[in-house]
Amino acid sequence: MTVQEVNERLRSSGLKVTPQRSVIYSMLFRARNHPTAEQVFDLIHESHPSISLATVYKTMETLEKNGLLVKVKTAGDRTRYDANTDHHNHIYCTKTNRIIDYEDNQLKQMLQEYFREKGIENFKVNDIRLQINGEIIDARKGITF
Amino acid sequence: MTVQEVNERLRSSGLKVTPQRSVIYSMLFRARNHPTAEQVFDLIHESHPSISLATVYKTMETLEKNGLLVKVKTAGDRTRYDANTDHHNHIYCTKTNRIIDYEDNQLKQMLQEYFREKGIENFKVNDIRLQINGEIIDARKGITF
DNA sequence: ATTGTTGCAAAAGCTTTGCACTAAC
DNA sequence: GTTAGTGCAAAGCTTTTGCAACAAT
Repeated sequence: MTVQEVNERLRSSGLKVTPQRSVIYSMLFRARNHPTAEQVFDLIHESHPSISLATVYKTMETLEKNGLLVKVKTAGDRTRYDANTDHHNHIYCTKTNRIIDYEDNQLKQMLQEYFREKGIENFKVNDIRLQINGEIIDARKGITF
Repeated sequence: MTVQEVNERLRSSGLKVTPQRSVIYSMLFRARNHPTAEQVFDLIHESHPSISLATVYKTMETLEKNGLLVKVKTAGDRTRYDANTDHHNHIYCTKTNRIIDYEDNQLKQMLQEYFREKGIENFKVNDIRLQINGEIIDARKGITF
């Protein structure tokens, strides 16, 4: 994701393009680990010491309201943000506290099919997301699918 | 869930049985809507005005540590608690903010089977939970399965 | 020029903690 | 009697807000 693309996304959401927003939004694409507002602040602070924590909070809030970010919560955790707003699931490692995105079209289709057939009375299903809890076996290795 | 059963559960977790714990834990079974600590406080305050908010927080924490409650989080929300610690999924109504438990053994088996076959490299899956987002169609009616 | 955004500091809101008192075992 | 739990008030953290200065359109 280039800076141009980031700015284009901001613009097409009707938001003014400020350096702060570019930096913060770009960082959220680079950081794959669903950071909190404070983590984003720390990550950008060295290269952009004038950007305040309040601005990070406000920016994340604005981006979320405009559908450019998704809030993520896991029990006992602070608010974390995900720049991947497409339908996807989360793998949560209870040992390392990491959240890893997990996309699986076969699974998605299977679930859509299941709920289309079965349905839930008096309820319109918009979106189904899985939280897969477990443990990374070898922390030195990554997770591959 | 009777008071006797509630107390028995506390006892078998090695916890002392106090009136505060009985009241709070019982209320969490009666309130089917995954309340916050403050909501529990409000619910019991009329009948038990001497129980403090701090005690409610401490008690919920203790119950959670002993596996009698599960913390629930949904984006943008406060910590909510669920006295149903069995494997189950949550239906989240974006219109009314309600969380409804959803148990479905057929679905559970289908997912277990799916991940047993497919697996995730370098990851041990312990538990899979769905969050089903959508809208209650007629708020006057309940949700039935 | 107008409108929206930033940074600061202060406030708000939720949750935790220290400690003396009390109750359960 | 011993150990653990409660209530209060205070503190701690995360997040939000008011407002004046500033920047983007």
